[in-house]
Amino acid sequence: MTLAERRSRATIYDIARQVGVSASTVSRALHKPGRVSTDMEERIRTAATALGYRINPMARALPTGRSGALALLLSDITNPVYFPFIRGAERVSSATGSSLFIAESRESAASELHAAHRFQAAADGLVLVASRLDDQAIRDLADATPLVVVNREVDGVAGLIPDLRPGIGGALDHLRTLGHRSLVYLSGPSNSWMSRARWELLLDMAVDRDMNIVEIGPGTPTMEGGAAALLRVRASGATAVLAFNDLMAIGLLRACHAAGIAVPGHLSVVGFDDIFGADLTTPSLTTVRSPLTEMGAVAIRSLLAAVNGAVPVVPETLATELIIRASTSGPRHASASRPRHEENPT
Amino acid sequence: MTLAERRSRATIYDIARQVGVSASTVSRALHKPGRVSTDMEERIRTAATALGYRINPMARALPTGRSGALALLLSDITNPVYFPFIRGAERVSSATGSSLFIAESRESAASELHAAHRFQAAADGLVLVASRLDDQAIRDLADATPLVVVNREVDGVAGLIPDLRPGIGGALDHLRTLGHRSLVYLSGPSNSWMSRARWELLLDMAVDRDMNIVEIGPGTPTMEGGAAALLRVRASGATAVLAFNDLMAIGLLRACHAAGIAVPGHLSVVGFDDIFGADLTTPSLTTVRSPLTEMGAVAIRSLLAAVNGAVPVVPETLATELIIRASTSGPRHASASRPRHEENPT
DNA sequence: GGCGTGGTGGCAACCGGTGGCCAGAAGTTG
DNA sequence: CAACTTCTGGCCACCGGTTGCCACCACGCC
Repeated sequence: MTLAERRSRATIYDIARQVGVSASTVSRALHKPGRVSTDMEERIRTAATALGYRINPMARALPTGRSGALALLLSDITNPVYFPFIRGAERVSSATGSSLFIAESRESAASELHAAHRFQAAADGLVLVASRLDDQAIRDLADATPLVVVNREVDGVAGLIPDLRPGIGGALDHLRTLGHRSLVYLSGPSNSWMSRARWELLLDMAVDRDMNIVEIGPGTPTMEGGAAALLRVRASGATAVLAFNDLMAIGLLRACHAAGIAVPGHLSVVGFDDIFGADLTTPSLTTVRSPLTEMGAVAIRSLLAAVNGAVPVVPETLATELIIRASTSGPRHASASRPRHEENPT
Repeated sequence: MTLAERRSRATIYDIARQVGVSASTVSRALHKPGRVSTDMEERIRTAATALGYRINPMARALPTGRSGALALLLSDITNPVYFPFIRGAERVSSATGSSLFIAESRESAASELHAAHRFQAAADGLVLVASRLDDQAIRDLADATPLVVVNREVDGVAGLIPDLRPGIGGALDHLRTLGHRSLVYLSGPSNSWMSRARWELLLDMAVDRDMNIVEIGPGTPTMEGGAAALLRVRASGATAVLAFNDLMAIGLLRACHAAGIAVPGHLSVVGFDDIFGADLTTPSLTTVRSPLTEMGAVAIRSLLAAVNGAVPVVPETLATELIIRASTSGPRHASASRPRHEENPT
C-alpha cells in the first residue's frame, strides 16, 4: 500500500483534463468565488466530486505559506486540567477547517522549544499553554510565528488569562464568612506564571479582607506535591489552605485523611481549576473553576485572528468562579463527619 | 507579521548560494549520508546552522509524499481513559520526529469520517481509537492510507487490542473467591466493539467458573449511564456488577450511595480501564486496567511501521490486569463501613 | 598512454497547487 | 461602428524541496 497509496488521489490536473480546461481554471473555480463563469464552475465542481478530489494541503501551503494547521503545546498532557481546554481548542479548529497539532513538553523548556521549532515550519501558528520557556524565548518565537500564550503574560505577545478576581474573591469571601482568618497558599512550580499570579492576587485580596495569608512552596503541581506540604501546612496554624491546583489539593486531602486530620473539620481545603475528579473525592473539593473549554476555544480564535493579520478580541467572559463543595466549613470543628455543605460522595 | 513572517526562513537555496554549490548538493549533504564529500558536507552543515536553516516539511512532502505527520482520531477527547493513551502516542511520535494531529469525532460517524478525510491528505497515517465508523468505511480508509484501529477488530485492517483474559479472569476469580456467584455486566454503547468483546469474554469465562452472569444495557458510557442502571441492577438480584468502563462504575457507585445501598457491603462494583479518578472515589474502585500508555505508544509504532511498509509487530505484553481496591468484598454484608481491602479514601 | 572506475557535483524535471499577467470574446457607450 | 470595459480562461513562473541522470575529474591499472 505504501506505493499504491501514493498513486490515486485525484489532482486539479486530473479534473482539468477531464473538463478540458487548464489547471488554474480549476483552482479558481474551486477557491475563487466568481472568478470563473457559473456554468464552468458547475462543470468543474461535478468533475471534482466525481473524481473524489480532495485538495492537497501541502501543495497549497507551498505557494501560500499557509498550511491550515495550528499547534498546541502543553507542558503535561495527562494533567486533567488540559482536557477541557484541548476539547475547546479542537472544536474551534475543526469547525474552521484547521487541523490541530498537539505536543507535550514534559515540563522541559528544551523539548518545548524543540517542538515549537518543529511546528513553526509545519503550522500557521502556535498556542503555548503553561509554557516553561523564558520570556525572551517566547518573544523570539512570536517574532517568527503567530503565537498565543495561555495562562501567562509576556510583554508584546498575545496572551489569554482568565479573570482571577471573581473566583479568588469568592473563595476568600466564602472562607471569611465561615470564620477563617488565617490562610495558607500552597504554591506551584517556581517557574509557573499562573501560580505566581494566583498568589499575588490572594495576597492583595486577603489583605483587603483583613485576613492573614502565608505562602508555602514552591511545590510540584501533583498529588504528591500537595501531600508533601502537609507538615508545613499544619505547622503554620492556618485553618484553611488554598492549593495552586486541584491535583495538589487532592493530594493534601488524602494526606490529611491518612494523618487523621479531618477535612473540613480541622482544615478547610480549596483547589483551583475544577478538574475531572474534583467532585469524586470525599469530601468533594471546593475549588475555583476556570472556564477551560472556552479558553481553548478563544485561544484558537485569537490565534486564527493573528494568522489572518486581524487583532484578536478577547471576550471579557473568561471569569473564574468558586464552586462550593464539601471540603470547606467553619474552622475548629472537632469532626469531619458532618460537612456542612451538600456532600457529593460517590 | 503575517507578511513579515512569510519572509525570512532560510532555504536550501540560501545555503547553496552562500556555500557556492547547487541546491541539490545541499539537499544531499543534509539528508543523504555519504553522498557528498565529507568536507563539503561539513561546509554545508555549518552554513545551515549559521543561517538557522530548518527544513520545510511541506516542501519536502510534495515530492516524497511524506509529511512526517500522523493523526489520532478519538470519539471523545475528554474521556479520561484517553489521557494516558494520548501521552503514549505523543511520546513515540515526537521521539521519532513525527508531528501528531489530534481530532475528536464527538461520537459522530459523520464527523469522524470528515476528520479522517482531512487527515488523509495531511498526514502519513491514521490511528482510529474507539471508532464509530462501520467496518466498510474503515476498510475504505485503510485502502487509501496506512491505518491502525485501536480497541476494535476489522478484517484486513491492522488492529490493536489489549489481551482481556488476564484482567477479566482475575476479576472473576477475585469475585468468586469472595463468594459471588451471580453477576451483572453493565454494557456500553451498542456500537462499541470493546463493550461487546468484554461481554463475550465475561460470558465465556463466567461459565467456566460456574458463575451466573446477565447483561444489562446497552447504556451510555458515562457516569449518568452508570447511575441510570441502578434499578435494573438491583432488580437482577446479582451481588456484584462489572461495568463497561470506570465512568459507568463510578456513576453506579454514586447512585448506590444516594440510594443508601452500601458498596461493597450490599453490592460489589468492578470497572474497566483504571482511569484517573478511579482511586479517588469512596470506596475506591476495583477495576481492570488496560495498559493505555503503552497502547498509545504501540499504536504509533505500528502505524509508523505500516507507513514505512514494514509489518507491524504487536508485542504480547499488552495485558490487562485487575487492580483490587475497595469496591469489592464478600456479598451480603450489612454494612459498607469496613471494606476489607486497603482503603484509599478521599 | 589508454582506458576503466568510483567519487562528486550540477542540471532539470517534478510534486500539486497559486496567482500575475495577458488575450480574446462579449458587452457598453458615444 | 469604433473604442473601451469587463469577463473569462490560458500561460507560465514560482513555492522549496528531491532525485534520476549525466558529466567531469582523479586515480589506478594494465
